Amino acid sequence: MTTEIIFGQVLKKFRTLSKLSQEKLSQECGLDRSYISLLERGLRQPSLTTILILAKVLNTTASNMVHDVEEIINEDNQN
Amino acid sequence: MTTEIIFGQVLKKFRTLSKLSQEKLSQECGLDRSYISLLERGLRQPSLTTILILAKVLNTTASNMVHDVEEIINEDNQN
DNA sequence: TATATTTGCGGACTATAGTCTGTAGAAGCT
DNA sequence: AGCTTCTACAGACTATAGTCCGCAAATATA
Repeated sequence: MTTEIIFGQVLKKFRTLSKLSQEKLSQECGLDRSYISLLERGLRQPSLTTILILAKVLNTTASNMVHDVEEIINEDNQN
Repeated sequence: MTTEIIFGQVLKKFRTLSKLSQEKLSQECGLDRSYISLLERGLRQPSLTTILILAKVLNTTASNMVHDVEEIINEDNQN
């Protein structure tokens, strides 16, 4: 499990929780829709500012999203 | 205050707290020394995996570092 | 079943993350 | 003062973040 894949999972979780489509999300955060798709599929990893922007639109914090990522990494390291 | 500048401050804080030189830090996390310098001076922003790598060497978590960044952003938005 | 919405995915592109190498100057130590 | 360690900074480079089109297929909704 790469961090790209894990972040993709976390992003998708928060987005569906916010009941936003990839397109709506991309519009509200000023990022490209195809890039949101790449992120969710684990084909790109975000920069810090991208995480901050996404978190704001998704009604959470960047540190919270990163914390979720780290939890999955730690779970993964058990096995 | 850009997020680059703010992250630079946070990185330098954790590095000096760990009593590591930029060179030692760069060696231990497999990043280039000149890049650490760029980060601390706010001339680059890190990707997610770079934050995770730095955090591990600096005996903290990525979410903790990002949390510090967000605190400074919020303080800054008061003014 | 039709159709509207959503997402995957392609290629080609620009901006920037991150490397590599070297030099000059700052700061600490004797 | 001299020596050592550390950091700023420059230039040139490679890898990848992020954009901008478009189209086909999946999924939801009427």
